[in-house]
Amino acid sequence: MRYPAAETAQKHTKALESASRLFRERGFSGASISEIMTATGLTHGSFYNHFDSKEDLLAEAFAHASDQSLAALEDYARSEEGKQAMFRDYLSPEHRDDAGSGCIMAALATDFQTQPKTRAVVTHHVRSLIEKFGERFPWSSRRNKRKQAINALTRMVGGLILARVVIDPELSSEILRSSLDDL
Amino acid sequence: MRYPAAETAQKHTKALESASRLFRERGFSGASISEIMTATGLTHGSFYNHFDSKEDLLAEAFAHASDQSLAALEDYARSEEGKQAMFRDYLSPEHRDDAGSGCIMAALATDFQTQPKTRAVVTHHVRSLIEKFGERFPWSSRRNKRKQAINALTRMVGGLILARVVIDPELSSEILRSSLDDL
DNA sequence: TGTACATCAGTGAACGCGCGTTCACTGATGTAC
DNA sequence: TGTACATCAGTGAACGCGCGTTCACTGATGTAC
Repeated sequence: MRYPAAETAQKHTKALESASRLFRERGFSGASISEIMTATGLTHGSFYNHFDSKEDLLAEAFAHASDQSLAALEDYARSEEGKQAMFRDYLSPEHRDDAGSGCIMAALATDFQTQPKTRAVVTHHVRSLIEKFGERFPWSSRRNKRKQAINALTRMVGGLILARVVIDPELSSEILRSSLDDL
Repeated sequence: MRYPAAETAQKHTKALESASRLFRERGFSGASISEIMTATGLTHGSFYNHFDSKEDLLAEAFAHASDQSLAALEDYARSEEGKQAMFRDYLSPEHRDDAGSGCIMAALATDFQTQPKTRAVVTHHVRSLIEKFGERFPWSSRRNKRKQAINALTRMVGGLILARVVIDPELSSEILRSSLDDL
């Protein structure tokens, strides 16, 4: 049966949030459409009323998570302290252990390689992150701030990914601490 | 029919090489057992004469690639020049565009998350890499060489992964150059 | 050294399952008049 | 404002496909004597 337009929009958003959480937790192929729709409170049959394909869902869920993470950057003060706080949160054991609500880049990086539609959205997100980093936070040299922003980003992502892949808790913590120390 | 033991061992190694190449190119779930065995010159039916499961193959293929990449480190001179050459090769456009024969960590990082057996092998590899980096190459401070080795590793992996995920060639090159500049 | 037989890698058909996707149907919503 | 009807989100069964895995069979290899 037909539903009020406002309810439908809410369900759509909820589907995006279930999807981006489950994709981050289990990877793109590890989370099925059925699981995602069940987590949304619906059955799998209504999926195609909201999205054209699973790949389209990935692109849209990424864009949604991207908006949220750029908005979250606003919570950090425009100062050296704010920048350090962001690094500490990103390279924290809590973030490492909670991929489902964490950075979608670090969680799905290698899944994007074969998804052209999503890579375009990811590219836009990376570009926005670099610009926002460069503008928002103080860097040691004005001329090099873009380069420093890029390098901070690659080190955060690389550090988190390596800390997650390593199964030994001590080595994992060492990687987090080490990455953080040098930022 | 039965085959000479030496031939069987060769086929086993060839299967590991097909697997690690195809996994790196298309991801763990993107490369099927049939494809891998066909690339090895066999049919899918003989797979289980060599491996217990697809997950076991991943762990064994990773270990094989790990040995190769640690051996490849020996080709770089024990000097600042050798270290820089390694960084340049790793963060080169050629490496970015040829995942199939490149770093298996960067290509499969997020696929490992849900594979406990493989994560153990990956952990051992990361530990070896850190140790080898620290010992083999000169670092600015003797006390901090382990930390510097870890940070070099995370930046290489993070830089390569981000350069690969971004679809715009200019931004991708900028990420590679930027990562390299600061190492 | 020769013979008899157990071993086992490889083949290709088959199995069972879960996945992404489609579809006929339902019935409240939204719209045209 | 009331009525008639088109719209469309949701349901659950069904489809088709490819996947990982199993299996009966083959026949040269390796081994026991």
